[in-house]
Amino acid sequence: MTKIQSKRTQNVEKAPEVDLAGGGNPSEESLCQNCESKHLGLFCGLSPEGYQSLNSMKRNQHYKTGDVVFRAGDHPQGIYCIKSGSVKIEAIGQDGQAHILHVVNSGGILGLKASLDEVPYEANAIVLQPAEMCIIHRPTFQTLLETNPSVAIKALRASMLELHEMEKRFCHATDLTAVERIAEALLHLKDRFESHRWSRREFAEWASTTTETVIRTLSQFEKEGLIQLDGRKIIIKDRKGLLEKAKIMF
Amino acid sequence: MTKIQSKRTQNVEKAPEVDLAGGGNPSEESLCQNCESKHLGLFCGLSPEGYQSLNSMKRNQHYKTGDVVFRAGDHPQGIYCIKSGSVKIEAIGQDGQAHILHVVNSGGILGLKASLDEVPYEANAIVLQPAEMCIIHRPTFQTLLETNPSVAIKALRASMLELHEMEKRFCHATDLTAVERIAEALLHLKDRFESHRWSRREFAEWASTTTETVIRTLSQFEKEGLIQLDGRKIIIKDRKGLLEKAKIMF
DNA sequence: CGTGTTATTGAAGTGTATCAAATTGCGTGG
DNA sequence: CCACGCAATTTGATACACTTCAATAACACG
Repeated sequence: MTKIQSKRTQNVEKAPEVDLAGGGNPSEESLCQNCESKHLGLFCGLSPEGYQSLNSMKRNQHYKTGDVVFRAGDHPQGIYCIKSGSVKIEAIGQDGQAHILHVVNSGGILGLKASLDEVPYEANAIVLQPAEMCIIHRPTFQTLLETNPSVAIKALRASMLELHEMEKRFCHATDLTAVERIAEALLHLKDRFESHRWSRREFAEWASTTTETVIRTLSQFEKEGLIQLDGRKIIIKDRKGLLEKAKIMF
Repeated sequence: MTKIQSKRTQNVEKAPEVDLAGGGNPSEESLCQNCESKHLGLFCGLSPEGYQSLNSMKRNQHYKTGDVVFRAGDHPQGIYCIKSGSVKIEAIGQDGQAHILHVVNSGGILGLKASLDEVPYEANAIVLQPAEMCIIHRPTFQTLLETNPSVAIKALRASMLELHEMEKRFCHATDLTAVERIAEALLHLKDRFESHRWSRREFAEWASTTTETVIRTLSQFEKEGLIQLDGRKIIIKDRKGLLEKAKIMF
């Protein structure tokens, strides 16, 4: 049973708006050294030459909610450096079941593994919040890595952090009940990515459960006074109570 | 309910045999440039100075099956570079449930995240097969990373590979049935780490299920002619059949 | 305003965990 | 070397959390 993509969310093939192509004379605000999320990412503290090669080889693009940055199977263009907005990385199992693996925002990087190994992307990247991001092509990034140990080290630390997060979620997938995972999802996703209106389905795809179970659990949480449901909106009323539900020790 | 460590397996506090302490004049075969697993690890193609500092600052140690290299919560000494043998990394949930996160052997590295971030180890490292490994202290490794981009890049690639493995297992934990995960575990663990006699419990800890389910599934597999059970030993008879069971596409 | 998508509720089925108790296998000490 | 004892394995019975399927209601967007 293959997943049928809805018409509504399918604003795929329309190429996102391109700011400027490589080689030109970039406008002041699109320079990497002036990037608003520079301090968050891999490229803070780069040498002037580093920034120069970065600027000359990147492409600045705008995406809106629902846009597909890349799909599993696509050949990697390079890495995507997120200036603003947020993007979800989702894997689709052979039964069509989707899993949200990560949510990345300002300062984050997409497509690192695929670019390093020159293998196709292994998951889909979908825009949650309108985003501006730069594409840095593989060879440029390769050079940058080889000449700036700090970039490689920052990438390493980021990737080890993601690994650890994944290990935790892997354990939770069997140690915790669905109710506990949903409480955790609620806190985690609404905390870190507040601007996005998460759907029941997305909560399910994050918490490794079904939409129905999320719905039933949410209404149970409401009865217990932990949250308040206003149509599709979810308001957290009792953060501490949810933390206990999620079995997250303080 | 805390996990009770058995007496039999508890050869913990006995400090493993130390080959030589730092600063001395290492014997020829303990030099990193002569290490039998050098080509597998992070340190191939290091400069002569790199090897020199590596040699002067490392400690060579022998471990036997069941030895605890480190425990979750321990303060990191540095990274462990595995010359021979194999080690499992296991996380223990608050309910005492153990999960085997990784199995690492020759050329692999342990304790990278803890050393980089100077935070306590987050999991236990237990020796499966008699191992020889070198401890490289944090400052030495830090310097090595900062001066040898190739080391950082190799570490990055290794960590991205582990991340991807973890993502797959995370998805499988909910997409696949216990039977499918056990078939996968059987193939994966017996293929890659054949020298170790895996227990039913270890299969369970890898496949995110219980010992009882592993046992029942194994005897089912035997009835189907996929494996043969000889006491505690498991012999794979029909690899292809197991692959199909594991839903691993070829 | 209609159409497709999300959310909601209900009923039914089942894969696996859990608990308990017996048996086998194996390392260690006497 | 053998017997003892602990741990690993095995088998059975029971329970239930969660998925699955189905059908309706509410919403949002063009």
